[in-house]
Amino acid sequence: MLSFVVTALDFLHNGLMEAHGEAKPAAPRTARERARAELTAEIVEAARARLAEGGAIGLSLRAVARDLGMASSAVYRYFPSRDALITRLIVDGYNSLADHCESAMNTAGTQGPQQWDALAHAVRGWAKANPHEFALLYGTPVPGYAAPPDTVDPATRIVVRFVQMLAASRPRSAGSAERTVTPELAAQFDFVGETVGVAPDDEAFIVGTSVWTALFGFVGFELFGSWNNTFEPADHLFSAHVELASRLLFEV
Amino acid sequence: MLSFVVTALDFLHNGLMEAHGEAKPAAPRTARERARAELTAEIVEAARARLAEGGAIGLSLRAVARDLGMASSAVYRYFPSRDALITRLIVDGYNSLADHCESAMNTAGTQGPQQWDALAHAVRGWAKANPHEFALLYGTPVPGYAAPPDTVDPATRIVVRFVQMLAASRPRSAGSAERTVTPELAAQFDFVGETVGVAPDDEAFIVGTSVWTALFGFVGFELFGSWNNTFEPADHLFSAHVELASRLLFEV
DNA sequence: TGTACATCAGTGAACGCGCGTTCACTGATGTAC
DNA sequence: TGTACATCAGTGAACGCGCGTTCACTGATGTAC
Repeated sequence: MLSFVVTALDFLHNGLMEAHGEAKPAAPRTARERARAELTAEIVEAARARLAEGGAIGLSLRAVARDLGMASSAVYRYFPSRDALITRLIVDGYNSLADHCESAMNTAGTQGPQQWDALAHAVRGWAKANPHEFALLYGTPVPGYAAPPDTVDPATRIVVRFVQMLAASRPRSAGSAERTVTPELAAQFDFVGETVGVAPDDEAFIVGTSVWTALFGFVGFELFGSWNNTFEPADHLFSAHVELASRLLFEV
Repeated sequence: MLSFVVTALDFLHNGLMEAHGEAKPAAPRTARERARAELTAEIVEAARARLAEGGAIGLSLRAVARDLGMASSAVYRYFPSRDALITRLIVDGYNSLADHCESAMNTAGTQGPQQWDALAHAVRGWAKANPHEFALLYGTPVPGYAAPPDTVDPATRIVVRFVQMLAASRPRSAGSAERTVTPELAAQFDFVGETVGVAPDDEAFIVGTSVWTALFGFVGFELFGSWNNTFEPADHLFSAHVELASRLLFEV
């Protein structure tokens, strides 16, 4: 998020990142650096393609190296381990989804219902176009793989956007001492709100999280085959769900 | 479903099943048959335990055989392939979940809201108690594994119960020529209704499927770690969601 | 009840495969003087 | 601008591992007479 600021602060940012061990060179100048950047991208691309067959678990360094026509050991010049490659795919996936959704929302206008409609269809559209990446992000976790903290921020981007939308539509009324949820839940809502920097109404939070789980639950059902033979295709049902959600979110 | 009828027709049923290659002997009498039944159960149990580590993909015949102290080739006397073992785990999983939910609903009474409350909490409770089985049933499909038709009926049991509840609460009004959804969606609703043998109202169908996806989406999020650091524990949020769903389902 | 034969459970070795990762190496590219 | 050295990319072989499945075999259990 705030990518325009990051661009302006690129130099400082990269300096900090390198200090943390994340090599992300600003601009490759030497031939070596250019070649390195290109091959890294090619490896990631080949891995993404591999994902399409065998899923996240079938993703093997050797297969990726084979597809690129290089020795399997060469990949280790670019990624220290298989897990690092997976992490990269996860980060890229979250960013790809967030980019897709944000641009859809931005062209949809500033009205809440329109933004929601755009967001929901963008999530589903992206997931259907990239089913294995969706599974990597929101499906069964890869056994033995522990997501590093680097994945948190990209994963949060889309949620932040949604919570902002919630708050814009139904902010908590001023001077609200009384809450409508249990103290434990209120504290969790507050934490999320503070992290994002907004404060939606309690009811909006409940409806919002419910609608959010329904959205991802729907897409998961559709991709993982949970309603084969019933809602195939699921387009009309999905639209009905989005409409229902819209009523819940915006017609208080 | 219709297990009482099946029980009455057990003899015929098993005869038919055997004709289809599904060996399910009625009552083991000889020592060999008893031993076979026991060992089959032990293999399934060991496989279920294996599931807990490594997930569905990590499940290997060799590991199961190792845990039981037998040669890996011996397992082939009981299951013709690894996929057959997985199928068995899936079928057992669906049945286990359905049993758990049905008994919870049956003790909850006949009122819709009570039944829904029991069902929702039963689904989540079962999933938290059996996270890897949940992942096997509703998570990312196992790559290379194609679920045979045998898994359909067990998978349907719990859905049938839910749709029956929907219909009992909000049946389609008699003489209903006019539908409130697109023809395509109406046809899909009709197909589901006819399969189950009931006819819920169109709006009930929309709300019901939405609530259903929200329920499984919620549990998926919780088990797969999608809202680590936010709703941990998620008990209060879940209860709020169940309440919201109850209002949508029963307060028309 | 006893014997001869058929059926079945379980063994251990083997086939052929793929995997992640390491390591010593070569040759090319970059850099300091 | 030219040379000497350091850095890095990529190779191919190897280690050690696990997997699903097959197969000829042995010994125990069941069955027909």
